[in-house]
Amino acid sequence: MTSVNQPHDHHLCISEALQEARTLCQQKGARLTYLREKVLELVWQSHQPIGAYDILAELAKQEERVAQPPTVYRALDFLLEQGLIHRLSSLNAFIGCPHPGKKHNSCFLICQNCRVTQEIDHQAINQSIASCATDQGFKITDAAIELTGLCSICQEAQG
Amino acid sequence: MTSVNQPHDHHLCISEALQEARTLCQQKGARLTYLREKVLELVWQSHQPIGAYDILAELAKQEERVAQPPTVYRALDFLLEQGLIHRLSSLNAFIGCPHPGKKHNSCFLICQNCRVTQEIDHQAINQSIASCATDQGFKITDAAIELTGLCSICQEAQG
DNA sequence: TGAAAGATGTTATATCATAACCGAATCGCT
DNA sequence: AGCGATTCGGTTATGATATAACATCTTTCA
Ligand SMILES: [Zn+2]
Ligand SMILES: [Zn+2]
Ligand SMILES: [Zn+2]
Ligand SMILES: [Zn+2]
Repeated sequence: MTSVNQPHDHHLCISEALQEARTLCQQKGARLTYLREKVLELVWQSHQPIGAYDILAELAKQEERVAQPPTVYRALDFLLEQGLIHRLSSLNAFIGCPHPGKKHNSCFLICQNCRVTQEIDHQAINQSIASCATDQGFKITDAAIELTGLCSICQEAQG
Repeated sequence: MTSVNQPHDHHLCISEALQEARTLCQQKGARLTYLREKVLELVWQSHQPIGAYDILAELAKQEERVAQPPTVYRALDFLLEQGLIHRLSSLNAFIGCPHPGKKHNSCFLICQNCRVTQEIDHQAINQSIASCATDQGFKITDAAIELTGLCSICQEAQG
């Protein structure tokens, strides 16, 4: 199991993510239009979260027609609804989900140096969160767990 | 131990928070100016997170001189540095810390109905987060754990 | 083919946050 | 008390993120 902050063939990540998105959308009868797929591809450009306006800027470079913010936000909303991407509220940015279609809980490890962000579905965290909610009689509908720090590679590099 | 979403004498919460802030700032040689204390008091107006511009609006009502955004943000930055308040990135809002000065980890339970937000320092969560980080060789410097849902009272009310 | 629904274009604006510069208040020292 | 250094707050302008509202185009499907 190679991690997102290790060197790897990232084109494979992109093509797999896009293929999986096509399959999932077809199954659900959701319309993965050209624009939505393009935005998804841009989100997957790296394992670093990307902001809506950065996507907008990339679109401006790559497409003839210059898009406006609502265009990008609508595509992002669609991708969020389909579970193809996640939003990181601590960064106001978006990142591709590595296992869409599978029910999961997310915990994000965000490197403050290289910005590479890893999504983890960690059972102990899930259980402790659930027991915390139970303790308080709280019914969770959404959990944002975003851990910022230094990834293993950046720790080595920085001593 | 009465919870923040139970009826209680909230003036006591406010006065205790302000008193504790004065004590802590004095100990640390930090200057809790009139404005900073006023902003802290406004943050403590309720157990619901408050946005910077809502604070600004309250200041405009209560003070002669109308403040500008940087004034509020500077006060908030000070209060954050002193650990007197927390910022909830999923809401772009701020809430008073119920136990400043004590080292702790925070997990926030945010009711999406009444917006009352409870800060918890939950050992099982802390441990699972720590073990997740260890597993990944990740060194955490900051954790944002924000759980949104329905508090016990709002669950009852809504059936 | 044509009505309905859905997607995108377009304009404007709301909301959240900070840069940069300046004068006023406070502090530390003599 | 006097004075230089530092911190605080005022002010203006702008940057960054996100959405409302309405028009137009495209797809669906009866
Ligand atoms: Zn990759
Ligand atoms: Zn890193
Ligand atoms: Zn209270
Ligand atoms: Zn509630």
